[in-house]
Amino acid sequence: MHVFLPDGKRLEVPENATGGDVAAAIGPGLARAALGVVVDGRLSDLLSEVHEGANVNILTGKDGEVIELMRHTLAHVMAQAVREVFVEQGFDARSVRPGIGPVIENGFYYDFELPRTLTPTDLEAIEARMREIVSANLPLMKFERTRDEALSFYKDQLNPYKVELIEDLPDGESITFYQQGVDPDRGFVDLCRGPHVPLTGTLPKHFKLLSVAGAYWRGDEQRPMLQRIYGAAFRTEDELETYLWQVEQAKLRDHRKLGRELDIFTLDDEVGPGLPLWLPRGTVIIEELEALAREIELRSGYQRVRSPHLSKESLFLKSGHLPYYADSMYPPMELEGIRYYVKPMNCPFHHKIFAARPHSYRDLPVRLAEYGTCYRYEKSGELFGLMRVRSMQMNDAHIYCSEEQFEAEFMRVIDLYLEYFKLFGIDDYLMRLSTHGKAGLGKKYVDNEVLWERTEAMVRSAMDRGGVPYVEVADEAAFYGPKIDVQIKSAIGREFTLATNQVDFAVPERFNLEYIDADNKPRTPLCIHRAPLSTHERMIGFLLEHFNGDFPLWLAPEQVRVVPIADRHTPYALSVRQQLNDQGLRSEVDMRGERMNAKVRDAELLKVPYIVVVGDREQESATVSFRSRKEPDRKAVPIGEFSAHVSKVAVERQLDIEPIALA
RNA sequence: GCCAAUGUAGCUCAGAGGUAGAGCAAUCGAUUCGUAAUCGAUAGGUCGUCGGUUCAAAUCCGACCAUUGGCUCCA
Repeated sequence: MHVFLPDGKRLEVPENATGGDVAAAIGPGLARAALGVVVDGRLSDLLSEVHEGANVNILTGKDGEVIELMRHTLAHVMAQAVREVFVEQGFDARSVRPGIGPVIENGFYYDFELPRTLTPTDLEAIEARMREIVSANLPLMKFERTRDEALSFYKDQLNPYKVELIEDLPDGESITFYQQGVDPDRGFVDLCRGPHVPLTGTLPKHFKLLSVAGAYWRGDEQRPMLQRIYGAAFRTEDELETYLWQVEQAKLRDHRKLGRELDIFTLDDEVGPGLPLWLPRGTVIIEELEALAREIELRSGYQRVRSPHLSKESLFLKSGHLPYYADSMYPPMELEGIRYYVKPMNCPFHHKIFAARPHSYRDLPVRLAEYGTCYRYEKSGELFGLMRVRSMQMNDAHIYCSEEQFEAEFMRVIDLYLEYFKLFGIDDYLMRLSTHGKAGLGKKYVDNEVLWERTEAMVRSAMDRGGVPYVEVADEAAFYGPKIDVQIKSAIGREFTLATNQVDFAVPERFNLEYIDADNKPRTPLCIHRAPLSTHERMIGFLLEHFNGDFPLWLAPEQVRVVPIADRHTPYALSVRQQLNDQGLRSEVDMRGERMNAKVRDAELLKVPYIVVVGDREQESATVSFRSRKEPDRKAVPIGEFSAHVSKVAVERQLDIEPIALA
């Protein structure tokens, strides 16, 4: 048979040739350097056969893709090391039961059922053993087994996980194994579809086991919890060091750390988990966000409403929340025989507000906005600083519209997201369209397939026409309709949903919402739930990390810090502050008996955007000297000019400070 | 919720059966200083909570609470 090389050359190779055979046919030097192969654009390994007429590209250590193979093989090496370490401690080899061990973004992991829990010291021992296995330069072999052979192999090993994996393989799929080491009793054999490097000696030394964590078998909390070991691996020392450094740097941006250092929020044991307290500086930020949203919504035809924090059980039964969301709601309180729930969402109230007055088609769309605080009983392990809390202020609104208006309204909401994102300089995000899954109809989702299909088509069409890029994920919709989420990553790499925009074609009907159409017939409106600024908790958590605490002027809790050089300058400093306050700016004077240097430093640590220094010279000339992120040392700027400039930057919500032009 | 680790002063951390420590922050005093830490003094803690072991527990054991890292879920 023959294959084609990247230069188009045709190469004759024996029947059933592997990637390794192809490399050998090209030349002995390449055969020695080869680590993997790309066959018809797909990553494969030297142990796997290539097919007749394949386009083959041999990979060596110079090719970036080989790290995939290396990470995968390292996962197997780790499994071998874990088994050897446990056997050495007197455990039966069969008590170490590997689950799955895939490649991930910066390395790999492997899940195991083990006879005891792992400790950090175990990681050191396992890593040391891994290095020995790498040094031993064990060859890897690939072989195929029948389903029965494969099953009996793992039944002998007492490994139910691999048995389950094999049972789930579709008929006709070949069942392949990789073995490292010639003697399977001393090496390691694993069910695996590959690909792998040919020798453990080709693996880089630049790996590090990072952590142990519990992980449910197949991610299902009903199933056993295995122990997962995470490792990072790179081709070069530099890459590994850079990665570990980035992890450290990311920790410095963590909103929980910044929130404490900048006096933004606090969590108190006696108040309760996931119930943040907003300190004065944090409250400023929330209120600036609210002011922004109010302003924009006023321009966009929204009306503000208000609703209570709790209601009778019947409201949530009607909305459908209780059957679907009871687990994440605070339990009811009973008064005079009636059960009340604290609200997990504002929508039922807004539906009731819509229903409180008759509506004509001429009124639509009706847009009701409220930054209502909701309470959800998130599972304890899921709480995370401000990003995942139990009390949250939703940047909420519900838009009631006709089907004809839907697409335009939906796009207006998407445009709103984009307007906000531009204002905050957010450009690293992913829009995700979540659609229903057929299997969930009647359980996870409202049972009306026709409506689902129709609404999903409307959303797709709105997104396509607006030219907004998005990815589609099946089976992740809300129970009442499809949704668009905006996904972002926190500083430490955790993913969160920021904005959300959900279509609701089901609940308005349950609430008998209607408007009188032009033909004098009642019709049910569609409802769009939207939260472009997410919850204010999460938004601020995100913004803290996004700006690393260096907020744009309009959001900065304190905009100008005035530093008098000596006590005799305090009255002038106070008068400067007064002039700034009169312009609507947030300013404080540092009157401590500290040296100016210390005051400047403390203001820098609090990331105050403008630090004004006043002494004799400023006092005599009614000027200020200051520093900002863009201007390290500006001298003698007339006070009026300074305050006018700063308030302009704040009022216009400029993302960056712009230096004051020289007069 | 599950698995694991952690919990000492406002913050960052040391102490590992025998009278609770440091730096920063705070308070007081001195200093009045020109762009990232002035000097000195003082005060501050039932060592997460409750129980157990012990002559003696921050330290050992147990339960609970909280936080952190994951799993799962979501704004």
